[in-house]
Amino acid sequence: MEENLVIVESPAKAKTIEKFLGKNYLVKSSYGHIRDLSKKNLGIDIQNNFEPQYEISEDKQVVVKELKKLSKDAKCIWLASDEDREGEAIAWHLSEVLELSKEKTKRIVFHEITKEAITNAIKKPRSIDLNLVEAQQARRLLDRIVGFELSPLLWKKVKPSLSAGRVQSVAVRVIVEREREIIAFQSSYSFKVVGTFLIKNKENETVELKAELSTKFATKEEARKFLEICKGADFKVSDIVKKPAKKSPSAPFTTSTLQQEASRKLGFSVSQTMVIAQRLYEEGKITYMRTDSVNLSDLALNLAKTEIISEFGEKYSQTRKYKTKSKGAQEAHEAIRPAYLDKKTITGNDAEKKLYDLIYKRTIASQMSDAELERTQVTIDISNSNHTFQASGEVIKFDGFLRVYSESTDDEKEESPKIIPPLKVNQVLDLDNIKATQKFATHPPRYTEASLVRRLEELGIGRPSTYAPIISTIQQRGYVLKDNRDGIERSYSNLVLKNQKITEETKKEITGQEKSKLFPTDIGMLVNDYLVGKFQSIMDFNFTATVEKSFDEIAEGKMTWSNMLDDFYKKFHPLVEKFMNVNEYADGKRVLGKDPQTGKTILVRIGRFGPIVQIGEATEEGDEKPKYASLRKEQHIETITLEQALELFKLPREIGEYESSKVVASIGRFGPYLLHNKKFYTLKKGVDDPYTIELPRAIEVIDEKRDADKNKIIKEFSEDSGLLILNGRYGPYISYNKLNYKIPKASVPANISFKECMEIIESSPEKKPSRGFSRGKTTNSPKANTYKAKGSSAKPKSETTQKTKTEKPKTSSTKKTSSKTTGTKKAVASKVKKK
DNA sequence: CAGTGAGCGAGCTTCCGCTTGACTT
Repeated sequence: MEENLVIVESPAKAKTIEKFLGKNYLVKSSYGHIRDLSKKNLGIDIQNNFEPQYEISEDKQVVVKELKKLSKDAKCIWLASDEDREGEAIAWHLSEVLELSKEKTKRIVFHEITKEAITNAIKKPRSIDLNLVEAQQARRLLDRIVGFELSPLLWKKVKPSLSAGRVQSVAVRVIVEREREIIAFQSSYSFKVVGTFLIKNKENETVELKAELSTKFATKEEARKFLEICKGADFKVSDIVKKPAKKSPSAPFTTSTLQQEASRKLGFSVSQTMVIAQRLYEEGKITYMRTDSVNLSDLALNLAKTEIISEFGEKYSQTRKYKTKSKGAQEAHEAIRPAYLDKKTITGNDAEKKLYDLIYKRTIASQMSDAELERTQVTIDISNSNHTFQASGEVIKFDGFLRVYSESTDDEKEESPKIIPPLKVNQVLDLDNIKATQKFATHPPRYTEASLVRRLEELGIGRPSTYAPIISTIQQRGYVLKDNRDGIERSYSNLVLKNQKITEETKKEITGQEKSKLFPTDIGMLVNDYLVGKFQSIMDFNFTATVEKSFDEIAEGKMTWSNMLDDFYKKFHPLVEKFMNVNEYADGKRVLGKDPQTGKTILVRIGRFGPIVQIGEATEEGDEKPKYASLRKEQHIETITLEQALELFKLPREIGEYESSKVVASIGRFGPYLLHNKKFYTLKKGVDDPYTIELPRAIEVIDEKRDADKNKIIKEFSEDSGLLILNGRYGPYISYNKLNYKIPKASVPANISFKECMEIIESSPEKKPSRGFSRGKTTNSPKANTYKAKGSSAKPKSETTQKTKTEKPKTSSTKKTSSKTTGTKKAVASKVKKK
């Protein structure tokens, strides 16, 4: 039995601290919060002064039980959770749940995991700060009230299973508003003029000097006029200005800056970065990865200094302390840095090495000297014009931190600074050519995951531990889609003056290309507009900042938590009640115009399965049912035109009969197809067009596919038509009722018997049936429970009450996973038995 | 892997912040 029990939040932290503290201390972890509001209902007794109903979470039962037992035996319990609102609350919940007496409980905090920091903390214990705990509670309850009152409103007025919340709804708003800016953006252009001059350098070689004209021209005519003037002109250097400049390194990484840089430099998604960083942390290679602090421990500062001096010399070292500037930072940890600064590289997979390298360089660079530069600005006069050319260049005099690391920017087309060849004032320059290029203004950029994180951090919304989950939530709800766009070709013109002759050329460029950008969906825009219109204060970008001020006052003892909540609730709840009872549904309906053929109204709206156009309304005169058509993937309620809508009704198109069944052409989720006798035949892009294809060609397509399918089947079974051995993209496989199974390497595909197939199916790992129907991508969900498809796909519960002997390779100890997934497995197994 | 736009209508969905596994291809 140990005398001292120390409880921290993370098991990896526990391991390190235990080493520092020695034998008399047992260090355990709570794995974050151990209690939360009841999930079944609101979890708050509003009438009873907002009394919270806390429950020990299902997955924390085991930990709590263990901690309870250990704390009974220990003489002293040290609660060492983080020194911030959440950490204080964790400590308090622990003391409540473990029924710790005041006498044997001590609260300690440290901001860095070093031996010194921890032994110092042990010397200065305090008691739990109840004000801070109440501030956390207010935060928790407010979030619950907002989330659990707004979401049901959306279920009723928009669509089931939607969600809203203080953080996620504002995140969606950021993206929706950017999209609207882009939609409203009017592309304009101007002509940028660049002169190329030929200059002899010291070695007497001819080098080019490019200089840009100080003005841009609005029209081609103006640009041409200018070039005409230049025809006989002289070009003379009128001014050379040299200025020293400095560049300083960026601060060490926080969660958000790490996510941004890993995205720009390594192309990692936000969640990828976090998964890799977690692994590095668990292996003791970096410090904690969820932090908003830029602070480095003295130990780290000293190590960095030693390392820099031995590697680059004294001149390169400059010890710096950084201050956090982001809103609402709580600074419970250090910045993200290598645990051991003398380790330049690590073992691990490629991604781990790359991320570590990034962290290592950023940390080291942050402790290095400024880079010293010399910027040169050259002005070139034109003999018969008042315009001037400007050339600027940059020379690095001393590289300083740039030797190790330079931060990337989101701006893709940044030109690297040029070196200016030696020039003298009044020197006359030899003109090679002048080029006037048509440049189009670009719309504001769409957000990437990482730039959204940066924006949220600026707004003080969300915390390091939630940035990645926020991004996956708004995608899972279907508010936002991470997507690529091909871009379209656009032509632009160039005027070139060379050898006293002006020529015009038309060139092509691809514009509007997007990769892994966040696009709002129709439902995202709809929900956003609904909430912005009705709950302005919560949807305000400053809402979080405002309530944070109140939480701070609660933490300082200047405000009572329940009063704060009461004030909020009194204003908020009646609004929810009002809109709940008003008979109005939000379907984003927009009238496009009249159908030229029937004169009926054409409108777009959100339907059960996504956005649709329809001709006629149920309420309109006439007895016919409205005609419907789904919008295509890249069309939106907000932007579709009447012409585009009419186009949609041309499909599905009946093109004739074959083998006494109808042949129909249309476009589905995966592009154009033919439907014949309940079978689908894909129409290849660029080969066949569903709008124009005729019967003879359609028959060809069908026959071709049949031929291919014949070769696909290796073996059929008379015992069960649902069972097939097929030849697929990756070689032969077994298909049984639409689920696929691997064939063991030893067997010959054509010789496998029915019995053997069934054995393979039964012994293979569980399958999730692929689901259909939703128009968006099937979510790439990190959480398993998002796979509960509604309505369609597998129906595990209803038909699988009978028990079957399904051997699982591992005896699963965790209840949760088995109950969740065995349903589908049993469904397969029970069907086997019936036969 | 793909069409639908209704239907009886029970019972379900949901928040933000702390943490780590448990799965699968």
